[in-house]
Amino acid sequence: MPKIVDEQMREATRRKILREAAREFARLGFDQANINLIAEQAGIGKGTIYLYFENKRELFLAMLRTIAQTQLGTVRAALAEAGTLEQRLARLFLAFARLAEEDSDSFSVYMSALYGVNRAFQAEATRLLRDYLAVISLVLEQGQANGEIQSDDIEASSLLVLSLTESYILSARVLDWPEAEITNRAEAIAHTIIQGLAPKPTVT
Amino acid sequence: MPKIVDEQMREATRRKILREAAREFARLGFDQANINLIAEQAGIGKGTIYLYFENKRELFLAMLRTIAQTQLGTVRAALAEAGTLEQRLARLFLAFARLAEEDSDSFSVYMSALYGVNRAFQAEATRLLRDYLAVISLVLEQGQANGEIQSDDIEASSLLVLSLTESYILSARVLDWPEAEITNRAEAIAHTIIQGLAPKPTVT
Amino acid sequence: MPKIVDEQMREATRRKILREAAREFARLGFDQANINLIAEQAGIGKGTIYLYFENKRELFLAMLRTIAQTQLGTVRAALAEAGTLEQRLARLFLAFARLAEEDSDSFSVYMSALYGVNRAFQAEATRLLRDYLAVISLVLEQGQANGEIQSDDIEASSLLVLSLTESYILSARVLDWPEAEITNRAEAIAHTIIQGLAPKPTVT
Amino acid sequence: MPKIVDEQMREATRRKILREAAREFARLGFDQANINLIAEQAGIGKGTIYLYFENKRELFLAMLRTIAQTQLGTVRAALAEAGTLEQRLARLFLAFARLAEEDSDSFSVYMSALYGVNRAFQAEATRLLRDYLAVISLVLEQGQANGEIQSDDIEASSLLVLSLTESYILSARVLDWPEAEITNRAEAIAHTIIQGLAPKPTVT
DNA sequence: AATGAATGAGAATTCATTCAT
DNA sequence: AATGAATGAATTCTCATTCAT
Repeated sequence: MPKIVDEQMREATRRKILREAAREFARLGFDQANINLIAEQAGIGKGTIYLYFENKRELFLAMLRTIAQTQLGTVRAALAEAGTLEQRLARLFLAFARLAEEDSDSFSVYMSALYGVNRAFQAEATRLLRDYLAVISLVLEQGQANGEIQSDDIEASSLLVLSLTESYILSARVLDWPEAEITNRAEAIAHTIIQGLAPKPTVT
Repeated sequence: MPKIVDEQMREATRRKILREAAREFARLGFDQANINLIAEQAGIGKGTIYLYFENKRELFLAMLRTIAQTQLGTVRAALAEAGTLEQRLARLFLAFARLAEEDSDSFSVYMSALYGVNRAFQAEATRLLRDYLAVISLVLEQGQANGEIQSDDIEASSLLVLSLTESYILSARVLDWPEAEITNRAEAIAHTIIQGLAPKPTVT
Repeated sequence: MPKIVDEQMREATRRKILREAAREFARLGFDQANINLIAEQAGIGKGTIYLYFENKRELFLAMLRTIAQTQLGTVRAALAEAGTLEQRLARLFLAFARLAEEDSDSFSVYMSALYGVNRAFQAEATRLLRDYLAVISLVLEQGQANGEIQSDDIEASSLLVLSLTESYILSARVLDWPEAEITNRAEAIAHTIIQGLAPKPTVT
Repeated sequence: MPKIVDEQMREATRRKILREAAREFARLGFDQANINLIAEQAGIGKGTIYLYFENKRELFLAMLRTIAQTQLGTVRAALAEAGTLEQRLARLFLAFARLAEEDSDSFSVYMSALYGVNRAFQAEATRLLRDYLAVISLVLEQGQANGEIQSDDIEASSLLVLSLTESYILSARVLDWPEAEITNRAEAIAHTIIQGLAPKPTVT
């Protein structure tokens, strides 16, 4: 069974490279990041990296894709649990806050790709954005079916939810607000959204 | 008084450099942008740029500061006009949308600085963020005084407003939504915010 | 006797490598040729090539030697048949023309080794040159014995014959002359040589 | 007049680079030659070379062109002087011998380009070959007009002359024949050619 | 003050070769 | 014997910055 062991080794190395790449790219950005250093920190020769990724650009894209998968999984899990719409939106907020905190390398590398100037990177990052919107749309639709909110444009509302959630956390971090301060706002933010999207009172 | 003429010339050249720098940095990002090209497009010699800015980094920072001043002026003007809080927030949204559209170079260079990995650039960009928050806070305080909203943490609410506004526009643009679609949402967004921050009904 | 079978296999593999090497070296030259590609096209593993040849350089030299043997065989055969000296020199010319056409990979790899800058390769290629000269010298000596030509320096005359023959074909090919045009000159060239080396008329 | 001085300086530097390039390329061939080393030996910074030549390949081609001009000039001069056809062909031979001896770097770099595998280089080198043929054709035509030779295909005869001359010298050098031995053959070779191309005796 | 020629640090990538399996 | 994953030396070219004019 050397095949399976080899395959596992290969996968482990690949993951190690991606992890170190995320760290390096988060620290310095795409252009300043040094492939040699990534290889070194991954404990492999600098030529070896090219056995796993065609070039620097492809490494970056592969890393973006990996990050996207992980983050989308986390967000999906957060929204999967039952509860009122407000509770679920609060969990969404907390999920993002946790991502930003615990996997801040990935988070910042993602944001810089999304809002940076490199079109190829932006396109890849936008894919995750769309996935987020799809997931949130589903939740909002359920909320609408339950009469919790009322929206004539679910996609626009989803973008409202996502923008607010993501950007709030991001900005708060940039402003150096303490982590607790951020997570404490989860319920208030969720409440604001629900209020904002509240169904119009029906006349009897 | 040739002194004044010289001074004016110098200022004109400086501005020209900054304008071309914004274009180039927006197009390629800090690292890929080429100083020689900026000089060429500004109609000056390669070496001359260093008589105006210490180095590439300082040029970028000076450009960020210039952009910040311009944008803050626009936003201030939008919020200065009278009207209900909802109207003013809608105008804020539209002001950002216009900035993103009409001065997209500056806008994108700013966003990539804010969400990018370079700490020095982020710090500079954060300054504008704080200025925005201060301006919005003022407006919200007035709204609170008028009973239009009710917030126990004006700064947090300001961040909510700013995050939502800025990120909504940014994301919509990344998603390639048509400009009209974006500006059309101004009132709905403003309305949502007002609803979300609505004062609790007082029991009589 | 599995020994013999093994030996045959080994020899077959060796020959396959040499054939693919000639193709690759002819296509790209020594430096640009890729050992991995040669191995791949020979249907063996990258490492295997080093069980047959010490390194890239030795592979190239071995290939040169193989080519030399083949080409010398062809030329010898062409000169072996009976006929007047003029007929034999015309056959020599045609033999070279055929080599250049039918085994152009080998021919071009050889010429670039001979006229290239790598001393080790040039030395190896020169060996074939000397062998050619020896063969031609023999033929000229016979021609002299028969009174067909008259030369006070057979070696120099051999070089004259070889230079003219080889270089004429090579240059004509570089100039993109059609193959037929080249072979058509065989007799004229042979005739010119014979005339040029004609014995001085003896006074009676 | 700093313009003229600058222009002279620039031209001098350019020539120095080309000279060192010829040396380096002759020593190691195109691929093994090191741009940094060429710059160093030319006494300039390694970036400077790129102010004069776009890249390594263009440097090589420029060098080939320079060599071609020089060599063609030498050959033209050799053939320009009056004399019998035989004398002129002997001078042609000697001119090539001198080029091969005194400017052996250029000579070998040229030969390896002509017979090497790089099509771009070969095309450039072939141009010189054609120029040589044109010059020799002119001379042969004059010889024919004078009744010194008789050829039904001047171009083919020119190639015969050139191939023999060039290749004889080249091969003799590869075979390590002493220089004197080579130059001594000039008249014999010229004589052989004239004999070989001798007009058919007319019957009276 | 303005210029642009010259510089050289720096980094991605290739590929011959090794060696554990 | 055969393999191919891993290695790292080696090299071209770019571009921010300097400085003599």
